[in-house]
Amino acid sequence: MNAKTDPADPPAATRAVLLRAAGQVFADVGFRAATVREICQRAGANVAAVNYHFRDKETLYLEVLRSAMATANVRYPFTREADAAAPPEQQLRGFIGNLLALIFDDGEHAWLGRLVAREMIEPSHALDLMIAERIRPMANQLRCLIRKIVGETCDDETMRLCALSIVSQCLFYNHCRSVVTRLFPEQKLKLTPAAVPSLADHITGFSLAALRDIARTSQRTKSAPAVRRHSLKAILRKPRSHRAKSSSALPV
Amino acid sequence: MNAKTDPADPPAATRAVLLRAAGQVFADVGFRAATVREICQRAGANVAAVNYHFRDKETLYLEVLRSAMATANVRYPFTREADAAAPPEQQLRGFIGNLLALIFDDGEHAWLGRLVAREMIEPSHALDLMIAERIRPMANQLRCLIRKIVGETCDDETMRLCALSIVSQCLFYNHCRSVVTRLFPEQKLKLTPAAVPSLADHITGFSLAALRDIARTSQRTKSAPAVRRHSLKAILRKPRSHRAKSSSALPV
DNA sequence: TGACATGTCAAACAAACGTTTGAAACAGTC
DNA sequence: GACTGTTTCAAACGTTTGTTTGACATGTCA
Repeated sequence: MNAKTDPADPPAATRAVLLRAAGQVFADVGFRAATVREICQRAGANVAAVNYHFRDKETLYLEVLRSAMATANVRYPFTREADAAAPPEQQLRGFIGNLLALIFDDGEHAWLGRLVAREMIEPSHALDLMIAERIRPMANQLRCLIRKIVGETCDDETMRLCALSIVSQCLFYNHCRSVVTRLFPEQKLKLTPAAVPSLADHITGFSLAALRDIARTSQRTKSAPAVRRHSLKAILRKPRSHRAKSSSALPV
Repeated sequence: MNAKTDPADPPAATRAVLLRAAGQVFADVGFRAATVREICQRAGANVAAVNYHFRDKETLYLEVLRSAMATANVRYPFTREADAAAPPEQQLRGFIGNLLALIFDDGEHAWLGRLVAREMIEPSHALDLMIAERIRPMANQLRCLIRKIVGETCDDETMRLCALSIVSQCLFYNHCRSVVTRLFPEQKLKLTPAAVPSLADHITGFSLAALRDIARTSQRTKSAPAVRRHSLKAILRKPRSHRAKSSSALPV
């Protein structure tokens, strides 16, 4: 139980144990509610260990997120050399499955997704680090994938919105897991790692259908790509009494 | 400044002022990090006011969420009598726009969305109340809308996944707003109420394209609706060397 | 062995926390 | 005015917080 009593005790091992324990506690209750006493107790270390190995609680938090990003980048790399030659649709499937695999991790790194979710709702300086080190590279790769799928005629703004639509379907299970499990308690849709393949299939199919539709309409209105929104108007053309004056005039 | 000095002071007005102040503070820093001293200071009340009008800090939190749900249901009703006769596509556009309007509210009730986001990643007893009073009715209405759009041949599980795909694109801006603004700082995509119409147009168009595709494939495989996933396989059929043995064997 | 650096430990620190207390202010009724 | 119930107030309560302290244990090199 005590870190000192561990016979195979490499130097500065308590530092690593503290990092893991802190990651779990921070993910469980958040930065403010987490106490260094509980972190040290889980790590089997003294209360003063945090202030000795790290300067203070906040520095410990930053180090936790820094190491967490490094862990995510090696355990769940968002791109693979081997898939570079695969068709973009299959790469998109890999991208989505990889994102879901991190979110549904129920093993040693299950706390990672929860910690990221907290940081997004209540950003600290660590969020800039996360964005620079992982989120922005992921966004860039996703943009390249979408560009290959929708072609060159699609405007950048639409592409950006599509990228957000795709990742949102994945991150949803990271931020709203509690609601989904309560909304469908008896369902087959168990939010476990086993659900990743079928979920990835759905999100990929859902998104590819939308992307292919956008690719069609953007090719059709190639000369005036900014007015692609008219296609939505066409969809919403109604066979009944209410006639919308413009899409923006629809009930909001 | 002081609640007592307010001339037009109806009885139990401090209670209402406390509720509003508490909602903002809880949304800003979360339940644990929020202090009754700050809440009372913002409300212009004494420190003991919370324990007098409400029993304790936790009861105050529950009352805040209860009144917040009531506010959301009157300010952002997820369904309107007037739209009942409109085509389902237009109703879906209204549903999405309504959800986004709440999320992008930057007025008096801007704290509402943030409070809900916190409750989802760290659920308390209040989450059950939220689900029963608002989320489940919303989910039911969305299911009815999707059913009208995709037809009767689509299986329930696919429909559920589609509903989650649609709401996820909206809630994304509630949970990941900090990331989006940092990722595209100079962009036209400002996350303000003014962005709601165009964003709702995109999400509606994106989702309708996917739903219509699913409606087509589910009609085609009407006799065996459970194997709709094969359509994704067809999409992923690749012209190069790597041949996927099954969709689940794709890189995860 | 002695000196030194590195970790660990129990104990204590001041500050901030939610909550309680008893007096005071207020409004309405007789 | 005297009485009653409601609301507000400054002050204090005990607890928990992050952090510091000085002693102690351990390993290393001369």
